[in-house]
Amino acid sequence: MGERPEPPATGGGSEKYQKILDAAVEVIAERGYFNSPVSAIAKRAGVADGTIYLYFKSKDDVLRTAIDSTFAKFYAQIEQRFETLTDPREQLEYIAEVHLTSHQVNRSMAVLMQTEMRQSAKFIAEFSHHHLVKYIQVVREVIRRGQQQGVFRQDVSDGVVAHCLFGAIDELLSSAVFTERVYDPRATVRQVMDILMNGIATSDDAGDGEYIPAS
Amino acid sequence: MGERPEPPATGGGSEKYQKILDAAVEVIAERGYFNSPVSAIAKRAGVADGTIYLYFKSKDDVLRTAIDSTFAKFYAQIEQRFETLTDPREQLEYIAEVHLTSHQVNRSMAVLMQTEMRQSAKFIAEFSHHHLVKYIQVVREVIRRGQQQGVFRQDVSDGVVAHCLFGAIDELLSSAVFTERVYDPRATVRQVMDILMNGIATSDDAGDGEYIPAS
Amino acid sequence: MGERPEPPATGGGSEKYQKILDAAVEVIAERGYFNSPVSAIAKRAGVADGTIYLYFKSKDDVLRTAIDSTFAKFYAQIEQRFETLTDPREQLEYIAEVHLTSHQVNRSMAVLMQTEMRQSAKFIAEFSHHHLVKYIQVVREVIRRGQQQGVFRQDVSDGVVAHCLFGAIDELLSSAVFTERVYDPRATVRQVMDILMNGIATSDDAGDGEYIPAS
Amino acid sequence: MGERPEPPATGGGSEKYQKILDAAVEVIAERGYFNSPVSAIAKRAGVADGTIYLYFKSKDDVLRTAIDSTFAKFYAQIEQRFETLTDPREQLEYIAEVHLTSHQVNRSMAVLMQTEMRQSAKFIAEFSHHHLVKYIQVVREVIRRGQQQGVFRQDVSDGVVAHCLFGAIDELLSSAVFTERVYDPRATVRQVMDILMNGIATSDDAGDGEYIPAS
DNA sequence: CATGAATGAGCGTTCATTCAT
DNA sequence: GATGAATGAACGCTCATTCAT
Repeated sequence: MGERPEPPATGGGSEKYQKILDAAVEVIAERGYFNSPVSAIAKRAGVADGTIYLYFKSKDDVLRTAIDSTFAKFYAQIEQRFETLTDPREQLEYIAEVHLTSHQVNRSMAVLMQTEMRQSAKFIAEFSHHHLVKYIQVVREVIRRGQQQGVFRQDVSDGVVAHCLFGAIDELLSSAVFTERVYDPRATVRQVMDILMNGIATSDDAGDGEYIPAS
Repeated sequence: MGERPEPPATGGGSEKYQKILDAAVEVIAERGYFNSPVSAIAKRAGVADGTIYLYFKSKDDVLRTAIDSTFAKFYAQIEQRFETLTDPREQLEYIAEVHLTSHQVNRSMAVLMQTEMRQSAKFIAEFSHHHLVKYIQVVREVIRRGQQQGVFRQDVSDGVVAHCLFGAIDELLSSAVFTERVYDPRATVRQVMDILMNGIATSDDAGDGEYIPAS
Repeated sequence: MGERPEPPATGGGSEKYQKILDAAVEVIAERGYFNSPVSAIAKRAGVADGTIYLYFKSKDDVLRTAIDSTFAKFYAQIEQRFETLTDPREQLEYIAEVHLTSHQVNRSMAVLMQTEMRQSAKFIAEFSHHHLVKYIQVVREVIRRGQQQGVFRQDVSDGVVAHCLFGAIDELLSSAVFTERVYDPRATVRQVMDILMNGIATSDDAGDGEYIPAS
Repeated sequence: MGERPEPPATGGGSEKYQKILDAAVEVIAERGYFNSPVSAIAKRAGVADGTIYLYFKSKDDVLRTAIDSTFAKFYAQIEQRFETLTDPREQLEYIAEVHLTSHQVNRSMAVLMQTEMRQSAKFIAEFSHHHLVKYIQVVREVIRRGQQQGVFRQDVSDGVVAHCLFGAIDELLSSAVFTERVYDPRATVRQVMDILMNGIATSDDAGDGEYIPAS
């Protein structure tokens, strides 16, 4: 008791395990974690309520596992691509694109990320936070490398930039997910990168006219 | 039936009404809406369970009211300041500052905004969404005015910029709220504005070297 | 504590006392005792919730008092009429008429008699029963007198006859109260009395053909 | 949502389903519907509170089901007997007997019929009324057939007669149920039928002396 | 006398979890 | 392994009653 039940692993990746995860993501995305009885998840997955407890420790565990595995895939994808894609600007763009495109792969999962992952301060502190921290760290490293290579300004904090990029993309994703509006993620990423790289100030008044925020 | 109970309003702005709201925000920020029994809110507020229903229609109503009034105050503050602050860049900066500083006024409320307001797709669709939409609209108008005045580039979408600014600030707020790290919000806003205005690309390679995202 | 609060009796029959009783009867008739909050009764009566407890010991006490007083009036009316109306058949008819006409005097009270007075076996045993018993006793006495006078058959139980008459009238009242159908109570009483007096069997086959229920 | 839960029906007529129904009837008969917490019914049935909701949609549903099934059995019994019992007088007698004897089969159910079925005008209008209407209809048809056959007088309303019979029997049942007195239902029915058929007026004064109710 | 804000016990119902089959 | 009937703690909410004003 207390241990994650070792997925029965019926020599084949255990299809039920995955069915339950998928069903949980779908149902929770639709109705919210606390309005999704385990029985509803079981029904969607086509298994008995009790079966879920053969594969997961608790209802909570299902949600955590779903989120964990999504992040794992995300980082694996990034990592692999970075083996051949080394330009910092292109790396940022790649991350942004994967992030923003994610809901086209699995809209339910995207919804879930925008909602249930933020369940409560406690949940975030104990669980979600480290996923986001890792995201930020990855971006920061890219930024820092860009700064070292001289392609990014060195007078801005890599942390602030990382948060800005993540926040911007995540907000656009959120907007896309909760709105009817369909738009082109590729083009959007390009715009975001343009803004991030070049800013929105007109360079007409360049030289002395640069905007300098009030102190 | 179905109406908000007329707060008993014992002449004086009803101290209990506010006590309950504050307690609810605190408790919900700590434990999440669904893990916060009405009894816990009542206890924190120093009233009996039933008393909450003299002032609010339901548990849900308490949360909604808290969020509504926070947004109302936010917009009122912006609106008032805009009467004398008309420069688009300064307006953006002001919004960012108020947004980012909000947790110093009421950290619990900031936590709640980062969590409960995004709880469940349904809740967002029915309730939270219009608050965020209004925020974006306000920012978009500022951007558009800046574009007309020629201080902002006209080849970027005002919507995308608005989402980027909101997302960036909100993410920084989120990070501040869920981290021990204390930092200077003023300085952070200045950095964000700098990035938004000028971008992070080094201008050394200006002329031809501008970053152009892959098509 | 435990004593019926002596109605304040502001030297005038205390209008509020009566207002509360009337309001209670109305509200309870509409929604049922257990679905009628004291607050609803108070509102209808135009008094504060707490005021009810100045005149009555409890919510229950209001209902009991209303029923008690209705029965008291009923018996007083009967008793008075009997001073001059002495023919047993006419006495029965008078009782039936008052009973059946009661809902035209106060429909709410009639509804309440048909519903709340039967609340539960416990309520009936402890409270309602003796009212009904008295009704039956009054009728039985009339029957017995009629038997002594030779106008009623002596080979039928006065108790059974009394219950039959009460039951028949009460059921007709119930039907009248819960149905749209409007009908003439006077004519109905006449029919019931005709049936009770003469039966419904045709006398054609009189002599030997009388219906004799199977043993 | 809103549907009666499919009783788990563990092959065998579902003993728990019946246990719950019986317990509910017992408890509600003793204390009244609104004074019978679901927990009390569950306890009496020997199941957990939640189990009741595996078999019934709500507390209300338990009561309705109990009443419905009692009426269904009643009508089925009548219908079957009428296949071979065709004499109108005997049919009336049969109905009366089944009705009056019902409490010997299940006293609690009889109590419940005398109390809860008449609880609150709203409940009656929406639910109970049609059961009683059907009863009256059945009796009316018998009366009408008797009138056609010439065994019942044709100058009395079949509706009034039906209500009288039902009311009389029901009141006798009520009296039997709420009184210690034990009596012979068979004999009582015979008396009621005698009264209904022949009336209680003495025929001595037949010819001119017939009671004619005042106009 | 009258008020009505406040109380808190008690209710109907849900649902995560267990376990006999 | 898989089932799903059963559990019972926990929750949101109501309302009879009290009492300070």
